[in-house]
Amino acid sequence: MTSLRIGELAELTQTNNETLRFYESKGLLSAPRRSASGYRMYNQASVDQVSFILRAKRMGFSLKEVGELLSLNVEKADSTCREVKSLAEEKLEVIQAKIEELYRMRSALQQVTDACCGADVSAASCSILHALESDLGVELKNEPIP
Amino acid sequence: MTSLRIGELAELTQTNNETLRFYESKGLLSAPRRSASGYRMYNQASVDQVSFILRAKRMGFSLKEVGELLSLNVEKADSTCREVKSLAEEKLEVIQAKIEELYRMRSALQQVTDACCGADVSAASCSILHALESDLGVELKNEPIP
DNA sequence: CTTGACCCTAAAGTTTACTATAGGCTTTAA
DNA sequence: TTAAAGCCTATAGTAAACTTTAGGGTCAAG
Repeated sequence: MTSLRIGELAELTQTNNETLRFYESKGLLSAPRRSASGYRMYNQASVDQVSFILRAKRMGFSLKEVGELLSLNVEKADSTCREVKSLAEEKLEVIQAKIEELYRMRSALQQVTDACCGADVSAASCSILHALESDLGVELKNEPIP
Repeated sequence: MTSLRIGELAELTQTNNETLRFYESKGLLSAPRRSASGYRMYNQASVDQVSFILRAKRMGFSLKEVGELLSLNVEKADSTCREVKSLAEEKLEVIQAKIEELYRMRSALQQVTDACCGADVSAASCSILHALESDLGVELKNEPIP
């Protein structure tokens, strides 16, 4: 049972038929073989490819960027290892930068929730809000601007 | 010189006038005071607020989510510490999940670029491409979070 | 006092990433 | 054999997040 119809692939990957056809139309998902009656017949590689697309998307890569990641594959005949590696490393740097920025956000937010009483009282003097003022650089005072 | 016109704020924050007015219209950026002639006059707090919006956006938060983060601020008079803390913790979980998924992507990509020769030869048999073709998806799924 | 760089609003247009609709074949189970 | 469920293409519609356009005021320099 190496063959999946579109609905089965959609369920496996938690998307839907329309999105899969859309990805195919955008060149992100390679066109699978067709059954005699024209049905798309997918395989394990398709599952992996869709998983990759969805994961990259959750990471904040646009479909265009996902396409670039995938193009490492498609254009291999015309590319050198050096070019491929350099593109991969470029994406690695983007990922690294995202991680670091998320770290900064996390530790600021964490510090702040740790300090919050969390009680069922007015937040007017909540430590989270005080901390956001200073640590996160968010304007918090509801004063009219001078 | 605590006052900035829209163009100056745009340059400082690396956006543009239209985007700033758009954020204001969406309630993300508080409406600043106006000059006698109707010009928007911003201050340092505006700079911080725009920076926060852009940072959160780079992290993959939608403008709606950014609005929720900012609402920790605006509605403090109406909220309890419990509510504020719970919203902050919810956002922390989202951030944590993003970090973990980025980790998985990074180590898969890293592993693969490490194995690539990077030489100036055809990529037809490049280890990166082989990895993408066959088992990158599986590796990513099964990898423990560092 | 006019010219050019800025600013204003309102509204329409664009891009990205889907999502839905219409109309029509295919497969499977009763 | 027929009815539901699933698939097909093509095209239109939607939501988010801007971006552009149109038509007009403002202000400092020359």
